[in-house]
Amino acid sequence: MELRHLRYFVAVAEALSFTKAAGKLHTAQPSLTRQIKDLEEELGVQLLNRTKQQVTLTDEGRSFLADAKRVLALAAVTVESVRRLHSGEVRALNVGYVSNLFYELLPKTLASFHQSFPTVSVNLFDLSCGDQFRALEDGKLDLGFVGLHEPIARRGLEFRTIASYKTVAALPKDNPLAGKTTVELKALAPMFFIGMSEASYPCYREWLTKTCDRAGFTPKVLQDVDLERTMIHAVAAGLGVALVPEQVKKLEHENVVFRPLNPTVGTEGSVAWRTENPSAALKAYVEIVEQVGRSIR
Amino acid sequence: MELRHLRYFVAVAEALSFTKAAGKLHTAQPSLTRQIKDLEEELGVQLLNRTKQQVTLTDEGRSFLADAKRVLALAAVTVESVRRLHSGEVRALNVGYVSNLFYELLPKTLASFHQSFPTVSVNLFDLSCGDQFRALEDGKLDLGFVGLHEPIARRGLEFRTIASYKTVAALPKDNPLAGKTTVELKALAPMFFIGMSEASYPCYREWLTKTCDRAGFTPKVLQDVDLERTMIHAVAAGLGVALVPEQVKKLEHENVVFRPLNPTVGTEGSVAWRTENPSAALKAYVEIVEQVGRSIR
DNA sequence: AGCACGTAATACTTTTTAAGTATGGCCGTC
DNA sequence: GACGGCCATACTTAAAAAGTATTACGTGCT
Repeated sequence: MELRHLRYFVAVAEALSFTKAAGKLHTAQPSLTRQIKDLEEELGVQLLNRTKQQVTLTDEGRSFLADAKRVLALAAVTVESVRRLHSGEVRALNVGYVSNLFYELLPKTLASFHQSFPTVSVNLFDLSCGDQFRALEDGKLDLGFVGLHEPIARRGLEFRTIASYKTVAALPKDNPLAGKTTVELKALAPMFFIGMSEASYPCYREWLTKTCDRAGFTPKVLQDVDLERTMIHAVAAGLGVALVPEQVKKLEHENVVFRPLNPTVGTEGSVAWRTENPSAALKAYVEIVEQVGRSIR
Repeated sequence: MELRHLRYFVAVAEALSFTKAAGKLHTAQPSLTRQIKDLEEELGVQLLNRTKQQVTLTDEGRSFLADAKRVLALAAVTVESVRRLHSGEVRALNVGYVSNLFYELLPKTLASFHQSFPTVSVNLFDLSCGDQFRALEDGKLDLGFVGLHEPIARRGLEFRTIASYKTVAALPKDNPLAGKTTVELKALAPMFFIGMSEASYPCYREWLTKTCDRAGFTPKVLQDVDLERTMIHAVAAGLGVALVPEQVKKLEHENVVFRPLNPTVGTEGSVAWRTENPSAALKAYVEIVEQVGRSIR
């Protein structure tokens, strides 16, 4: 299957006529007949009902039409985007962040950056840690604000720790430990944990294991989830407990309580960027972030 | 540009070698050289740095690689999906709903449906009204729970009203009207409104205009937004006021208060499906929904 | 009923394009 | 300095898409 097949099919499906579509595509009608027959054969699915008089979409064709348009649109965006990137067009700074983290650091540094570089526009993307790493490696992101539980080496990426957060325990309201003001880490040993999936938060599991290890037990992880919010919901449902940076408290939930840990455990907030990224704006922004980070600490 | 170009480029970019990629693709190396040169020429962008010794990605190439993979993946999903649809594989019932609406109706009807059709699995999709209409027309959705402010005729879709909600005013906490228990619709005349975009909630603007018209004024709409949540945020920021179904109250916000209107204004909750949809499960589900809807009213 | 017209399919030819083959030049290594 | 690996080029072959002419089938009009 080639994009040509999709282009042809979309034209025919929208015109509901081979002849009209051929006119629009500036090609001959038999070519369309042939290409679309090829497409249907390759898919093993009939997309069009042809009577001698008119063409209609099958159910499959209707669904395929929507999908084909999406593929073509994505392909067009892809081409457009690489051309824009090449032409060096105003080259905005693309910054990713983990929502529910970096509440103060992000607006502060952005304001400061905007003062120094009023012409460089900043695009913000709300992404998970893992998505940010991938986007950085792909060059889709210039800088990522990631919540790192463990310093990890990632090929071609540079890191700078800019903040340190206390880790707190998220407990179901009816958990016996919810009554205390502080939770002994050891006391969590018999409970089930909710973890973060490796795809969305690399090394979370590793960090969790290591942290509990220091308290003298191995955590029993019941389930890995992709979002902090899902985590809180899982805790609320009584599935288990979770260790999260204190910022996550803002995701209030009536059935979840947050309690400081004893001993205290830290979580590092970092920025990451691709080592080879030549952008001057990036370099300047990183400096601002380091500076503001120091002033907060 | 054809998918072939993308396949070839991805292979070369991942192997960082024309020869190795040619091996993997079971084709000759000069073909790759030629096709990728064609691709670069069409894009007007150099994707690869070739020295005699090694191939590396340019910045543009790195970005294009990620995008190309996405296009290929989407194309693969598209093919897979139309094949599955054709093979009639267990044909689940795809149901869309507007989050923050239909809190009770959805679980009740699903439970009842599951009892009657234990073998038919139901896929739920959280979509805006507008997205649901499009998905229904594309055959991606069998049934949509849409919040209709105005009965609209939509080509090929059938509707059934199943619930009626009171409309309330969302006001910034510091708005003078926030102190009253009920808000006169007329009293909103001098204020700015936050509206819903036509793309996400068709006919919202029309309904708003008509509603205010009946109260004797024309609403000044400051901004259209895509999500209820954005709407609440805009209200919280003091940008204006909004008229929303009472269900939206659940999206609590510390700077927003909800007040009943005088005179009361209704909002209809409806289900919609494609008239020609032959699914027996759909037909049964619609009946259940109508029945449960009646019992609630 | 019969004829003109429009539509899609088929048969066949031409053109375009991709694949394949052979080879040359460059660079690093031994 | 000879060898091997790698990419580019030139050229040939094969495939496939486009184009042309025609047929077959309906519909609508007279």
